[in-house]
Amino acid sequence: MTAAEDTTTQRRPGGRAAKVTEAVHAAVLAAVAELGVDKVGIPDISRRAGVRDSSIYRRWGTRENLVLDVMLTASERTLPLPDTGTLHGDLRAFATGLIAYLDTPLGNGLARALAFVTDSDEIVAARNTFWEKRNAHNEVMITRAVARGELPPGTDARLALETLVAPIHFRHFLTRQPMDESFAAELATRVVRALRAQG
Amino acid sequence: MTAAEDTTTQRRPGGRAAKVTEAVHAAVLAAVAELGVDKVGIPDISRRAGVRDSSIYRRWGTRENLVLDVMLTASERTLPLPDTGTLHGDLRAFATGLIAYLDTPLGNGLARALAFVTDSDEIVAARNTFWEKRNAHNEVMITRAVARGELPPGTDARLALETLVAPIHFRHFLTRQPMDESFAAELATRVVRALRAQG
Amino acid sequence: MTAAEDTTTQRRPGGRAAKVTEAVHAAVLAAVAELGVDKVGIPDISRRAGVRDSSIYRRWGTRENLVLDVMLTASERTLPLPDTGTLHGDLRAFATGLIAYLDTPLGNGLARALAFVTDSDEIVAARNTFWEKRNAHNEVMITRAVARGELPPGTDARLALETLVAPIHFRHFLTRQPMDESFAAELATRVVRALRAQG
Amino acid sequence: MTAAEDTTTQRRPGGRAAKVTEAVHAAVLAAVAELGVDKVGIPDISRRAGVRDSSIYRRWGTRENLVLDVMLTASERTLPLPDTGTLHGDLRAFATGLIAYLDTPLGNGLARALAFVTDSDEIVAARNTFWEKRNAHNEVMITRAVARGELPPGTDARLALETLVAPIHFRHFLTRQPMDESFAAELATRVVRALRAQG
DNA sequence: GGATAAGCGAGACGGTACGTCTCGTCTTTTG
DNA sequence: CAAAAGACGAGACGTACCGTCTCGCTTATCC
Repeated sequence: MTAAEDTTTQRRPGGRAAKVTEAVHAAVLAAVAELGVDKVGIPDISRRAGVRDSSIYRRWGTRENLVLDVMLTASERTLPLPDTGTLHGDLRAFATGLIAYLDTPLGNGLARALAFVTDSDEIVAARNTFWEKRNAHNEVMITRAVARGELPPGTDARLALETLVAPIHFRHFLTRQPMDESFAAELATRVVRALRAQG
Repeated sequence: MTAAEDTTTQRRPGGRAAKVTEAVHAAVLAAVAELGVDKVGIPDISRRAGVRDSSIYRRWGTRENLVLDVMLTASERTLPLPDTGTLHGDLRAFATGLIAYLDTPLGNGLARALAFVTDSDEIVAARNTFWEKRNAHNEVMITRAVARGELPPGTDARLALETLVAPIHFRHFLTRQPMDESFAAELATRVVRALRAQG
Repeated sequence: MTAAEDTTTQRRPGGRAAKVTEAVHAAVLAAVAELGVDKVGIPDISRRAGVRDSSIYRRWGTRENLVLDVMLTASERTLPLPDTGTLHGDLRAFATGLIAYLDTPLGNGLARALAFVTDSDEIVAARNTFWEKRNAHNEVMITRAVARGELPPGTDARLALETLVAPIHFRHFLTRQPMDESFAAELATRVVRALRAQG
Repeated sequence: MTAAEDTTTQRRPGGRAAKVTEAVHAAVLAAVAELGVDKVGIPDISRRAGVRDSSIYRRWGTRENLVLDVMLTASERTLPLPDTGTLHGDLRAFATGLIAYLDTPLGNGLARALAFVTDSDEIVAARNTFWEKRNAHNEVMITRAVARGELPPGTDARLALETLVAPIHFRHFLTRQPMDESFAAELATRVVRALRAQG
């Protein structure tokens, strides 16, 4: 896990190294936004960052490593969790946010990066960690609903989230149908109904 | 729309031209199966097909056009529809079939191809046609359930199919969790329950 | 011997290929002349030739192969043989010519190339051919002297030539002492005396 | 200032500095022996010596400087001078020794280093000193022969040595013909005859 | 049935990305 | 404070791929 670890390793902030890291990260985001994840090449990045490609290769080895690193780092900043007071309101707001996010170069880039990386031990681990965090973060919506008595205790949060989120990604990746606010509402309704019917 | 027209155009079946077309199509499927859509290059295909790259370029122009063509052709072959006598049985069998299909190099390859291609007018049209056909084909499961009285008339078939299929693709693309028979059953249950609760 | 053979192969003279070959050959000679064999890189050559490096790599593979090819070709052009009427005059003129040649960027470059290349089967063969030709060409000076009765029949021509030429190369490579006309004369005298004393 | 200069210049044998110097010298010799002068890189050396490349650069600046330094230092140990009692015997033994030496990685390396360094003031000076010493050392063979009456007084020793040595280097660098004992004998004979004929 | 057009095999070439390697410099940390 | 540690800028090297082009030959069609 050399490359990933390297980038995780503290590189004494403020030094030259940190500067390069920053510049490259920003450049990747910009390039991904402009060209799309799969069209971005190291030259595009090195040009934008004002950093030699050799330095990028030294640090990240391959384009995949670089892109994934940037995407994962960028996705540390998860979507803000809505807190509207009702489960349906939360889910609907969350779905709306996700739809908007996937329309973003960053969101779209991250999703595609996740979907298209070649698997390796490091990547599998990174992906698992990523989803672990994300789920833990989003489960709060369900937890709160349980606390409010909207859902029975023992509701499977992950399952619920998956039911909400999967159709959005399905359309994003495969049918590419445009999604709007009403679709988000519709999804929220579906999920809430399914969870209630379960009890 | 040159390329699409070209391939649609009849090239006197049995001639040398047809032979090339066939060989290339087969080679693309094989290559996609083995390497993944985004890793397949013209050399991989020309080698397998025993056809010169120049011939491929002459005919399809770019790799994307070629992939599109193969997609179109492949979209003819849909998954066999189960007919178990109950909605739950059908959905469960269908889900199981889809999971198995996506585990196949070919199925995986085609799904990723669908998600991977850069949009263009032809591609959008092709994708829409693809889903149109596929949905029309699969809706039968729902229609039959309605006919059997398992579901109320007016049930939205596409929505139901999406609810079934989306989580499978979600896991396939994004989380890459392995899916088994019990997951298929679980999904079928979810969908049936949701559809019933709706009425 | 792929590369070398390729270049020997007739490439439809006048075609694009021939043009590239020519341009590259000329560029190599120019670059070697200016920078020295061991300092010349493919970029230097491709720039000068107006030919993409990829084309050079496709054709010759490595820098060494390219140098070898140029050497072979260049070995066709030998130094003009003097014909002054006397052995001493011939040798002296020849030595003067060689000294001048080695002072030339091209001459210097080729000599260093000869000394610089890493041995391989092809290179050994090429070098042997080179010296074979060159000796056969230069021996005429001795042969003529024998015919004139200046030297006894059976004189070892190669040995004589070596005695003349070796000190020039020795100074050129190792001591780098400047050589002038009088040194050439001195050498000629030494060789003639040695050959006479032998009889 | 004297003291400070001492530390910079004189590297007190036994100190850490001396240890680095030694390790690097040894590493260079080993690397040259294994890879050849022109293929040796700083990394090869630093790896072998267990010394950081930056330390090498700090001390020697460029690879050429380093290699030349090592080669010249190593060549302090000149070839042992034979003393057989006759001029022919001495020259023959000397030639044999030189041939063997050039077959050595060190000998070959030194010769090539001398032939391929880029000229600079220091290098020119170093080379001149080198040959000065070497000639002064080897001239003894001629001096002794004069003393013995084998050669007339006033014989040009350098010229004689050059005549002996040049063909060996010529073959070493340019024709790369293998040389054996009989060639050495042959050379000695040629030189003795030429020197005698001169009188 | 012979002329002719259409396409194929063969093979470069210009462009360009990739990833490895080396050189020599520069900065950061440590003894 | 000087040496060690460790990037970094610069750039060569060689491989692979994309898409274009040219040439000669073989088919399949058309007069």
